[in-house]
Amino acid sequence: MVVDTLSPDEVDRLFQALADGTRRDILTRALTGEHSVTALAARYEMSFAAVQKHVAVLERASLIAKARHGREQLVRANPAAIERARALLQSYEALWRHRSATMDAILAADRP
Amino acid sequence: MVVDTLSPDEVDRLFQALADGTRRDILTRALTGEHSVTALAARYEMSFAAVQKHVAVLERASLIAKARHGREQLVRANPAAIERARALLQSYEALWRHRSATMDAILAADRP
DNA sequence: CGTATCTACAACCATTTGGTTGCACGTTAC
DNA sequence: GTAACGTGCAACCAAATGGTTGTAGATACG
Repeated sequence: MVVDTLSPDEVDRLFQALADGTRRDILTRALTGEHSVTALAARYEMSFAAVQKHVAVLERASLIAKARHGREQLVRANPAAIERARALLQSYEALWRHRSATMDAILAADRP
Repeated sequence: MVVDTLSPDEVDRLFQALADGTRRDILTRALTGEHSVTALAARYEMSFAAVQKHVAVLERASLIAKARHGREQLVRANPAAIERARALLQSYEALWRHRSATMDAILAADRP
């Protein structure tokens, strides 16, 4: 509920990570189960390194986390980050409904 | 109904547009009132052309719309686009909850 | 042991992004 | 009519992005 203090950079990384179809697809798979990086990479036409970079972007945005399991790195989603993004958008809508300036979780995030 | 037909490209543009602090700031201003492009540009350090480009990015993402009013172009927010993005994130969370429910069911089935 | 597998990362390349300046054009004001 | 204003757009530039190949370090397997 509380849109806790997300720095503008964190918000940037969140939405930036979501602005790519391959990354959204990886996120979907991570939401429904755990997969190793190679298992994920096998699903796409691009190279393993490319998928690895996408996973890194999602990780920097805190949308996923990796857990070592032997020689594999298991990717699992972090629904809390998605919830933060959703709450942020919801606060934009609230801003619209109120149309008066005192409701600013986002402003707090954008103006430190 | 909720996750209506948004093409991947449209989703890309949506999140891409949101992945910049200046654009989010412009969006909040547009949500709370109408402003001309020059009025918006006056708020930021960057050049008018730079702000104009940000406005164009928001417009391509359907997050705002412009309406000519004499020689000015008035910028107003389109909350429906924000709602689409929010619903999209919510569907991701639903995916997660479904997975959790499935795992609960499996665990319950495993219990003797 | 040696070998195959999984991951990480560097170097490189093409395209996009976010910024600049300058110019053109329609509209308003004097 | 001329001057000022608001906008759109092109050309340019540095940095970031999304992809590639290649190399190297751990870890599992036969």
